[in-house]
Amino acid sequence: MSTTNSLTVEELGSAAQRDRRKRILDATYALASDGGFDAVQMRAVADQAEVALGTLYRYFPSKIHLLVSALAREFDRNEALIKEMGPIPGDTAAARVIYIMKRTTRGLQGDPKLTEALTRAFMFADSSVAAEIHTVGMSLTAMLTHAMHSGQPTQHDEPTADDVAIARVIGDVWLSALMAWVTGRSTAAETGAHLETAVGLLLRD
Amino acid sequence: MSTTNSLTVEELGSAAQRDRRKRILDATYALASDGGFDAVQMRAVADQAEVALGTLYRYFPSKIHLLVSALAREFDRNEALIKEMGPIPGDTAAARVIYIMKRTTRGLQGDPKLTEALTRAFMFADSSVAAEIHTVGMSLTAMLTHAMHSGQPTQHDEPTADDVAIARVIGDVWLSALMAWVTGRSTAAETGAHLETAVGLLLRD
DNA sequence: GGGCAATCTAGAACGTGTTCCTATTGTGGA
DNA sequence: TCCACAATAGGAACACGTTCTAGATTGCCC
Repeated sequence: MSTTNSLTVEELGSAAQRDRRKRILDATYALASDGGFDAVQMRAVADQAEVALGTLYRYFPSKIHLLVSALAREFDRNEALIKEMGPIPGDTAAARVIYIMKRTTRGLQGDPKLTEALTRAFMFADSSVAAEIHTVGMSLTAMLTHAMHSGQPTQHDEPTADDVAIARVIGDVWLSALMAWVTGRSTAAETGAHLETAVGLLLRD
Repeated sequence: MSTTNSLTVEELGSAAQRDRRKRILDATYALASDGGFDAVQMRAVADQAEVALGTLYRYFPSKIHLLVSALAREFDRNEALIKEMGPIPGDTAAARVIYIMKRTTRGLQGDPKLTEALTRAFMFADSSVAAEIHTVGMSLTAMLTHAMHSGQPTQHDEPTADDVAIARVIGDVWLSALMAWVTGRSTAAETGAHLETAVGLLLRD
């Protein structure tokens, strides 16, 4: 069922193809990191990845798919980093969640242009990007519920429905805050404070 | 200080100019309502408003400014409607907030294409649209704090910092939910449920 | 090794947002 | 009234996302 979705790693048979995909995402990163959303121009990505424009469109059917896929890869990596980090510091769920959010946010704020590009793409995505968006959403929710339970006796349990609901709300706030920061409507400090407030309101144990 | 912002009503001297501005926003509405974001094409807006393309760009420096300004006008009207409605039904702050949100959401969902156009523009906006975005954000926050206090003895008071923080979080969730609905990633029912959950978590009095 | 289907390259072409230019129209002050 | 001058009309031109076409290359099966 090859739909209008981006080609995932699994769907790519040959090593050459996986390498092409990697080169494309790497080029996307480099351009986004340099000049943000506007600098990620499809011709420029194709050039830098040493791939024809048509090939780029075969792998990622639009600029938005491309950027959201790049975001998904970033989230995957972040998730792996956190998992191998062991138990998350913090005595309460709120403290652990804030720790993780700040850590992730700081990482993003260290590369503002890249973050601007990825966030705007995520926000602008329409239903054709649903699959990629869903991937990112799941990563984020998983990261948050993991933080809530990390080091707790019940850690092995599945998160409850309530946990997931809270995680989703926090995710929403985080995205909005990121958005406000990316568009210059709030400072990094305000973003952090707003997040902390929200988590405090939601996770008072 | 004529910057790169949209021309507001106040900045427009003559009646003819105010009328042009109105015609432009009306055309934007009509096109958005018919075909959504993609149908709001600058040449089409200019044609329908009986205005030259250059004039359109003099009034609104980009498609995003145009759509966000349309959204701001819609919020203004909504705010006026709610104010003349008198006290908001509901015994608790949570109930009143949910009432208002559902009412507003229902209004938006009644015109999906228009909502899609306005929401996507809002989400895609960059820092050059900060002024217009800020207007919308203030409207939304004001509406929510108004709902929290409506009919209460302390109604005349300014909202507390906590109120504003909560209102902002609810606003964030609302935007995310709207976004998910607009992009076909969730149904109207899910949107409503998610909102209710969030409000319930935030306003347990 | 030869043939065939899929993939890739190179680049032209198209649509829409945005900019720019020139002629025309409207407007406020001498 | 007439003159500067800003605002508008009309439309060409440009940029970038996206699509399409024609030929070269690759990979696989016999």
